[in-house]
Amino acid sequence: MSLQTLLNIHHDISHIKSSCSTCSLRELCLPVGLNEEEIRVLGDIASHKRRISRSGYLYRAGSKFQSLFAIRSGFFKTCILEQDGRQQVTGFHMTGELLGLDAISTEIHTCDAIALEHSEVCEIPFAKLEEISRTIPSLMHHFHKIMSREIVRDHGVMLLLGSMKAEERLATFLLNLSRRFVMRGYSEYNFNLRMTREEIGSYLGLKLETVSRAFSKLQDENIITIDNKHVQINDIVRLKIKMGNSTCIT
Amino acid sequence: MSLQTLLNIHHDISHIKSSCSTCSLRELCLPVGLNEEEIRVLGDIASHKRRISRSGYLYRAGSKFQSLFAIRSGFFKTCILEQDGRQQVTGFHMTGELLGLDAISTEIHTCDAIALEHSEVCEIPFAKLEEISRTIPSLMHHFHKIMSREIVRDHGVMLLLGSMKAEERLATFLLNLSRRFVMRGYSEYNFNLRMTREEIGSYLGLKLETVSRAFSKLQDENIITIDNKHVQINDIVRLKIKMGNSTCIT
DNA sequence: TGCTTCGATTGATCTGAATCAAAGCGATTT
DNA sequence: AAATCGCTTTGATTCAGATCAATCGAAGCA
Repeated sequence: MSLQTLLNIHHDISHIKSSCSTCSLRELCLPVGLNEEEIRVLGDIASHKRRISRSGYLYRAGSKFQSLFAIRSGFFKTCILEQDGRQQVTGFHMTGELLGLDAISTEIHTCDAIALEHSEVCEIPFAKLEEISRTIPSLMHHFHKIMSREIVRDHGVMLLLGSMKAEERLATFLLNLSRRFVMRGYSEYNFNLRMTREEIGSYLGLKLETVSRAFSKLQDENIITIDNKHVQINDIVRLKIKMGNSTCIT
Repeated sequence: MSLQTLLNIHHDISHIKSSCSTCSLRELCLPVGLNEEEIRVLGDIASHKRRISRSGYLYRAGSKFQSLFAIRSGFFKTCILEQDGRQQVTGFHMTGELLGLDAISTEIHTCDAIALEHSEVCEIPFAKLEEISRTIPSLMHHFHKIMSREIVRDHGVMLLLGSMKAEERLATFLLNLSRRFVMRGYSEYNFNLRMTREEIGSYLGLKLETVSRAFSKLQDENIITIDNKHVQINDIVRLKIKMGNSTCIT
């Protein structure tokens, strides 16, 4: 697949929403189709909030699955530690998304969840969720939908990576992030990267040097621009999406 | 990760069960924890059977999601057709597994499901399943568990592939298949590959020549042996799993 | 202010997989 | 039996990405 083609596929990312810094439970739930009653009930059991500072663990691999977490603000990575000590990033999770799904079938967390910046989550005890779902069955149904959607979203991206080159992988990754930012109400093509080149590389199956080179190349080709060079893990990435033959803006 | 390490991880594949050629609904459901009543109810709505011959479509990408399919016998691949016409394999599915999950969040199938050999499936209309779940809520709950388990299983494998070399990818793939065969009651380390080198390569992000070379190398290293050479897509693969320093048998 | 640290960038070299090309085997057809 | 077809294997060459290595910029600290 040519990079051009790749970019064209995603040209539908074109509607801007206002910016928001923290995400209410309502904002998390409405797009999924929960009704007012369901949101109210959910609010009751999900009242407990936790703050995690940068590099802090939300949960660890091997620990018992007890809660799902709705990210109110911040950014997380999930990763597994391999036998040889290397850390493999399995996903990135942003404000407004659900965390903890890795354990849904095993009852045991299969990966670590680590904050990439100061973050705040809303804890949803799974036992309570199941309990309440006995009286409101649709609630669990909605949750399963959210869950499978998030799992499938990632899965789909990963599958396609197999046949791609470094530059295409990075572009796919950025477009995926972009789409998720837009969905959460952030501005269209400008966003901050909270993770390092190494973490991106781990996720995409590339080395950090290769990621860096791919970034440079995408800049040379005017596909992205990066402000604040060298501001570590805080680059502002501005995607210039090209449509057809013309170049459509930042 | 060294290949040796890789193989060690999976040394727990060590219990043999008897062989079975078709899988009853009961066999499919029991391991998941469904009780007799639930199985009976499920049997009522899942009575319709379909036979698909080699290369036949079970469903197509873009079609509306209506049913889940329990594979009673046979072997399927799921794949997506990219813009440029190339076919990307997204998964393999064997007797006793559930098919159709790709559409669970979108209501539209995202990939084609194609039989790799003459196969038989049991159709489970999703609408009926939802209807019945209203009176037996645990049923849908069980199903969601099966679904997330199957999705996560694949997802986990794919994520790890990123950092692996060709030989390791193939070994991981074979071990994954092996484990699934064992779970379904087939003998331990001997099984038939129903897919071509090209399909394996597509799934693993490798070219068919590379897959072929990796097979040869694994043979040279006595890690596998292949009988009936050149019997197309019908190789008998015998895995010799090595544990610790000693070599533990076929 | 200078020193250290962490991450990013860039260059040079090496290597594993893609690519191009040619046989090979088994099954099926004629 | 000969010819064809589909899939696999193997060899030679090329190239993308890994690896090794040096430098740099920004932030934090003594």
